[in-house]
Amino acid sequence: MQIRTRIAPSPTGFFHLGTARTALFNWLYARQQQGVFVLRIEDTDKERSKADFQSDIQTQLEWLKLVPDEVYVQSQNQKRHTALLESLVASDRAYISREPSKEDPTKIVAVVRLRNRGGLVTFRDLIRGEVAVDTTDLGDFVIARTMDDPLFHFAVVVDDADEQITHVIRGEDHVSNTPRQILIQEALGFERPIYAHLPLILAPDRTKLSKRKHATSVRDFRARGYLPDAFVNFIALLGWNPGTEQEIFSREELVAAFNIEAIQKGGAVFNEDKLRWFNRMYLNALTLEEVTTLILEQLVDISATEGEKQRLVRAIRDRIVVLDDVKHMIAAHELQFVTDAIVLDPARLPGKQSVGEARKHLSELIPCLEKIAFNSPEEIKDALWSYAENNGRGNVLWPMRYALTGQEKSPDPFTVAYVLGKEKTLARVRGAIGILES
RNA sequence: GGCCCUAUCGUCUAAUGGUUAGGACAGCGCUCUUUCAAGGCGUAAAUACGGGUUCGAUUCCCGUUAGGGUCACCA
Repeated sequence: MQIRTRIAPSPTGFFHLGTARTALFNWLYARQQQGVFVLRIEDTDKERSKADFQSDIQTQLEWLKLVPDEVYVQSQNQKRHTALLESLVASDRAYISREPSKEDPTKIVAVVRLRNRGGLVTFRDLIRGEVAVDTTDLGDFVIARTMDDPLFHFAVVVDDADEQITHVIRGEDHVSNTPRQILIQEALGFERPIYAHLPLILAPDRTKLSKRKHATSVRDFRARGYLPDAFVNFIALLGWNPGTEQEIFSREELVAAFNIEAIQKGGAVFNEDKLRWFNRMYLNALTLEEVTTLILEQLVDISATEGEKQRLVRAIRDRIVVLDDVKHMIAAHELQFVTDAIVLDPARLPGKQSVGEARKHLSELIPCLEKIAFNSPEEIKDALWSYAENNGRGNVLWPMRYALTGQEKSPDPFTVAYVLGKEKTLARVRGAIGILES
């Protein structure tokens, strides 16, 4: 039999980190078992459901490359829900109860309650083993507000059955919900799916991740410049591990190594430092062409020629962890050497040597620089290196780097010269010599 | 509060009766670079507590403590 997994988010907020991980595990399991991964939008809460949120679910799933094989929208199953509600009432497994409304006790409403004989319900969980819960306290719980307005538990059970879901892999917060869903299944005569309840993702203080205090929506991580593969790799290892020391996994490797029964039982703290590390690893693995495209997108606001921007990638690529760091570098003026007229502090320019020595070194660099084409930082380094070696690297390189950038901190002088190009580099070196002469 | 679940370095985790308790991130140190990063090398850091069972417990059992989940006419 083909296995079928699903995620069932409600479109009441932006696609959540926790849902992303649930989606990943469902997707991994489906891919591994040659099964089908289903997305069902649970939009039965008409008040809170919004179209924007619904499209965000699909947008982010695509971004993460966890594209569902089939998509359903719960509200479209309303007739089916009503029909089954009616059959339950007809067979007296459920009944209509006229009682004061919970929200407005002055109003009498007709809710549908399931006849619950109580007792112990046991189910096997792929992650937790046998779970037993006494359902007596639940009483005859409500399964629908009205005959055509079913509640979450009822809709879930019906849709899972209709969509032939074989494995319900979801968050731990549903463990306590499972017995009542089983009760509904039994009343309906449906087959019971296999359950697996994932541990929750926690905030650093070990409490539930809250929207107020933490970034929880996938779109936020995306906006901050995380790479989807890095994000997926990181969340895969939040609560699961391969049993080996491997941490970097391609999608295929993840599918192959994934073992649902090896999933952790306790909640896992979301550690952004580790996510950043993963992102760095994935950034390093990109080709120059790929990383250039991504970095160029971050550079739209700075005033530099296309050529300068292209070359600037060389100075940025190894200095960032997430793409958004480029914006921070801009804000911290770390890239201003490309654009603005730089300001040199004459006292800083020579470094640890005398003004005369610094001026001499800078002058000696000019003929070396004039001879070359500035095709790469390496070419520039080759042209200058022996002179720098012979005269003290720092004595030569510090004035050069400072002359080109006017900054205490910057990329290495060869990369900076490459970014600036031959003309600007020579102009700035000459300018610095002029300052030292005056 | 009732019920359910969980408990190894700060964090993610490996090791299910015998290990110097391993790895990764973060930290710290050194190195490379006369800048800042990145890189390389190294280092510190854990079995929540108390009882059992056992020749021997991180590992099995019980209790305590702590944390989480859930107890809707939300999903």
